[in-house]
Amino acid sequence: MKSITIIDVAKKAQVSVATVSRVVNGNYPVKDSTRRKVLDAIKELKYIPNIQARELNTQHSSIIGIILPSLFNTFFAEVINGIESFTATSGYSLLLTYTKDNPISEKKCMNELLMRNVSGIINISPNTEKVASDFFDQIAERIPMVFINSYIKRPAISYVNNDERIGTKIALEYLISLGHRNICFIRGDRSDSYEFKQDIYEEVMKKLNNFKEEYVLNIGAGNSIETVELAANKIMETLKEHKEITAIFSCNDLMGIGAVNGCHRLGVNVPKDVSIMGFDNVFLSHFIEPKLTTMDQNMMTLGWTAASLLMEKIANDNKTSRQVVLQNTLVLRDTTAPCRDLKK
Amino acid sequence: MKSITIIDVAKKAQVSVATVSRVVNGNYPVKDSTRRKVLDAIKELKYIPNIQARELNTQHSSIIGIILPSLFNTFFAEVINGIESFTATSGYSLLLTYTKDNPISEKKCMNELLMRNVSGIINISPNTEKVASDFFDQIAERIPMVFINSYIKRPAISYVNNDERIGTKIALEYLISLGHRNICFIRGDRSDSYEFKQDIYEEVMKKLNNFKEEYVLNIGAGNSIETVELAANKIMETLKEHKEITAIFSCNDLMGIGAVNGCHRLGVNVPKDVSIMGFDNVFLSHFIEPKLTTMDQNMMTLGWTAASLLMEKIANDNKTSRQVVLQNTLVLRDTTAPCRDLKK
DNA sequence: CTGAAAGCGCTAACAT
DNA sequence: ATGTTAGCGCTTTCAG
Repeated sequence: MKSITIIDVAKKAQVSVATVSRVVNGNYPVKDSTRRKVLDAIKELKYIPNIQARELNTQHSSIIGIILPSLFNTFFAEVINGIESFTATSGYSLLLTYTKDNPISEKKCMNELLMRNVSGIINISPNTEKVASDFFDQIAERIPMVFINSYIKRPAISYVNNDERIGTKIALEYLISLGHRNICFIRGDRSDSYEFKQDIYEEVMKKLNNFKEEYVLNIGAGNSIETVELAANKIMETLKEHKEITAIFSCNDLMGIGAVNGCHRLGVNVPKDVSIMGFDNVFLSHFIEPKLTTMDQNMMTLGWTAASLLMEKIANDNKTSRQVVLQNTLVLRDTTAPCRDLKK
Repeated sequence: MKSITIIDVAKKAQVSVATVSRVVNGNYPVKDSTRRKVLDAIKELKYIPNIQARELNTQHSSIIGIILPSLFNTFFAEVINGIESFTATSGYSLLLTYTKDNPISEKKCMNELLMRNVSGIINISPNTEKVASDFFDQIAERIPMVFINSYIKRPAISYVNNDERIGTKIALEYLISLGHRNICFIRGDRSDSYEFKQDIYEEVMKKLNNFKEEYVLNIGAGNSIETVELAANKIMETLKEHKEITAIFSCNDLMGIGAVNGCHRLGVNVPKDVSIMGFDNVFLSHFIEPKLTTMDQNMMTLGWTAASLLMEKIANDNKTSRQVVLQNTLVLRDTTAPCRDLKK
């Protein structure tokens, strides 16, 4: 099982290891005939360079670590796609770690990445408590980091955010413009983005003089395989008790889909009886029936921008940080309609 | 930016590097008071061990490489979840690479993993041509590999497969039992699993004396963000020309959902006019309306088993290979019904 | 253009 | 129980 090393190649080609290294990396002049000998030896021995050794030596890794809460919400897949679209040609590869929406696991992920000496870290939708603590602060000094959709600012970190606050406001105001007053709010645990959406929700509802604690529904896991079901159940429960509710704002599309299903099971018509607003515009929001009205987060751009900010940080030796804010756009589809009460 | 090494810790704690290594790894006895000194130094300096150096030394990495075609089909996310459920406690972490359904990129992924000295590789739904060639053969000798849902057998590789052939047969026979005769078949490019499903399809249809080339629909990208749309378009096109078609078999749920949408746009009622059968039982197949009838592949078990086979291989120094076959089960939901022609 | 050799950070004999 | 030291495979001065 002994693997082929640069020494084997050097012997076979009858040159020094330095020369082999040079032809492998193409960073120093090598005579053509020599190069050929080396290349032949490499091919014959099926030599594969050991990146760990190389990177140990150069003190630099070509991996970008990505931390994401889950793979079940394709939101993340779409963001990663954006990241990849930027890094594809850059020689970096992506090490994905995922936290399963669990803060302890998120810490483990960070450590894992640090030990592996990644060149930088992109954290998608980081955990609130952790950001609030200075957990990331120390790390950000050592290693370039960019956060996607995180709202507590740290000087050493770069950010790309959708302005989810404004997005939330627009969404809510749209519902209100349709005549809805009794709007409930579905969220999950712990992510920053839920907190900020909820702030806006409270603000808007209080202005309407209609904020009620019972309308804030926390389903726990917001990005898991069970999210849709959790949301459906919560909505059924809530709608039974609060028949006055005519609209639902969901913090992400998975919850929105759950809400749609919950209504269906209750025999409640969407959008005639109840309007439902999603958030994200995940690709599957077109596919469900009725198609989900939602806020587009443009995940591709989000990912692409994050990657570009990270590259910038890496290039600057982690000296500078920047913040980019993207705007959400409302995507009107089939789950929202004028409030039923208007007809009375 | 110089990072803290084991030497710094040793100096600070006034012990040798070996002692530091011992307390970090906990593999040799260390006096309590010494351990404390070292631990203090580690904490104070914020020392993080360099895994690359460790693994270079031990000639063993704690990474399992995973190759998957895409993240857009949550099939893969669900399989990874299964893998993770096995490895969570084992100290291995997962390096995900994805091929975007592209054979060249798949080769790059393999190489990337090899250079990183991963302990083993799990390849989900590998590329046909590559498997048919002996590309993987040589690699499998050097490094433990397990394939999920691949059908060309190589002695050095372990396999977990759903018996998609039998699954396909059952699905098709179910459609036939509903009276369907004009059944079309949607597939994507290149994955083994499409080939084998198509073989069965041809066999079954020929037995019915009703095999027609035009009923085999290849939409290209089978796991991409566009898959649903591609399938929808293809179905619209096909149904316009072949009004006699009363049932559609789709190689995965994404295509099945696309087929449902295509029918809707055409004003074709599912399942009254046309029955649609999915494959996989991806979690979102419950959420669409009408809910998709499909073949469950039990992705969790698939992933879990793959991980266990890989661990077995690693433990055996890659000497033994095994094959595990899982059975699919038919999940009856709302997209299939008796053939409309029966009523005539 | 090429070779010799130091050293990246760590582990594991081998000594003591 | 602890220290000394030889590498792991590679890159990169420094000489030639």
